[in-house]
Amino acid sequence: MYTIGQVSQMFNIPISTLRYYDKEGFFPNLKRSSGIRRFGEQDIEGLKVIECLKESGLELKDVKQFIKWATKGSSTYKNRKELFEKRKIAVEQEIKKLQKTLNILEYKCWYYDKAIKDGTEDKIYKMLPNKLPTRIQKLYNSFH
Amino acid sequence: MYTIGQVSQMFNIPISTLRYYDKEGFFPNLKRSSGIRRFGEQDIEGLKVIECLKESGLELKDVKQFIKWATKGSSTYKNRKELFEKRKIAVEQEIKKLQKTLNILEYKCWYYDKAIKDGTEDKIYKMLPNKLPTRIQKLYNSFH
DNA sequence: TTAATACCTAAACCTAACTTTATGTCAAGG
DNA sequence: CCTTGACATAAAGTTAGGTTTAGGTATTAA
Repeated sequence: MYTIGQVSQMFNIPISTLRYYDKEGFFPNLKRSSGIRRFGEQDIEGLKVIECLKESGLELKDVKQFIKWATKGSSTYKNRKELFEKRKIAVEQEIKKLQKTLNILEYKCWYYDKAIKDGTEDKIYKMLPNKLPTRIQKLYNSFH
Repeated sequence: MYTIGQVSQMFNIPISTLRYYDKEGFFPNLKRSSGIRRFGEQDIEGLKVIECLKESGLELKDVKQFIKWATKGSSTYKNRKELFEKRKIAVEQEIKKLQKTLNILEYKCWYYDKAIKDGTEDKIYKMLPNKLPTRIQKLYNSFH
C-alpha cells in the first residue's frame, strides 16, 4: 500500500494530478485510512492503464469509458476496438494535416532564407513560378 | 470597403471571430464610419496573412509578432525566419510523437481484433512475444 | 408603425486537464 | 512547545481561441 506521495514519486506524476484523477473517479476502489488515500495493487494497475491510454492520445473521458468496458469483460471487445480504431483514424488525419503544415513552413523558411541572402523580398516577387526551386514550386502561393 | 458581415461571408469566418481579431489588435488600421467597421484592402490582406499563418500552426501571439516584424521591413527577415524555423522543428516533433501514438494504436487494434476472433484475451496473454506477428512484436508491452 | 436585419459593446461562458490557493488536520522531531 | 512535512478539502485560476448572451443603435421594408 502506498501513499499519494509515494505514487507521485514512483510515476513522476504530480500529487495534484492524482487527486484530480481520484476526484474524477478513476480509482473506484481506492481505500482510505483515517482520511488518507492508500493505493493498492489495483489502483496502481489502474494508473498504468490511464498512462498507457493517454499515450495513445485518448481523452480522459474515453479512458473512463474504456475502463468501464474493460470491467464488463469479453462482451465489450468490439466497443474497445472501435474506440481505438476511431482514434487511429483521427491520428492519421492529424499527421496528414501536420505534414501539410510542414510544407508551408518549408516554403516560409526557403522564402526568408532567400530574402536574407538577397537583402530584399523584391527578387522573389519577380521570380516566375517556374523559376522557383522544384521543391518549392508546388508550395508557391500568393502569400509571402 | 466591406462590412463585417461581407468579410465573414467572403472568408467563411464567424463574425464573432472577426470582432475578436479586431479586439486583439490584428487590424491596426481598420476604419469605422459611424461606429461600423469598414474593411479595406489592407485589412483584407491582413486577414489573409492571419489565415495563412494559422495554417502553418502558429499561435495568434506569434502571428501578432510576425505582423509587427513585417511592418518593420527588411531588418526583421532573420526574426521571421527563426520564427518559422522553430515552428518547423516543433511540427516535426509533433509528427514523430503522433507516429509513436499510431504504433500503440495499431497494437491495440490488432489486440482487440484477435480477442474478438478468439472470443477471449487469454490466448494473447499466453502467446510468447516471438510468436506475435513481426509487425506487432516491437510494440509488445506489458499492457493489454 | 412596427418588424426584421445588420451592426455595436462588454462581459460571461466554453473546453480539457490540470494547478494553485487558502485553509485545516495530524504525527514526528528538536 | 513549536515547527516542519505530509496529508486533506473546496474552490478558484490557468491556457487558447474563440462563442454566447444581454442589451442597445440604426436602417429599411411592409
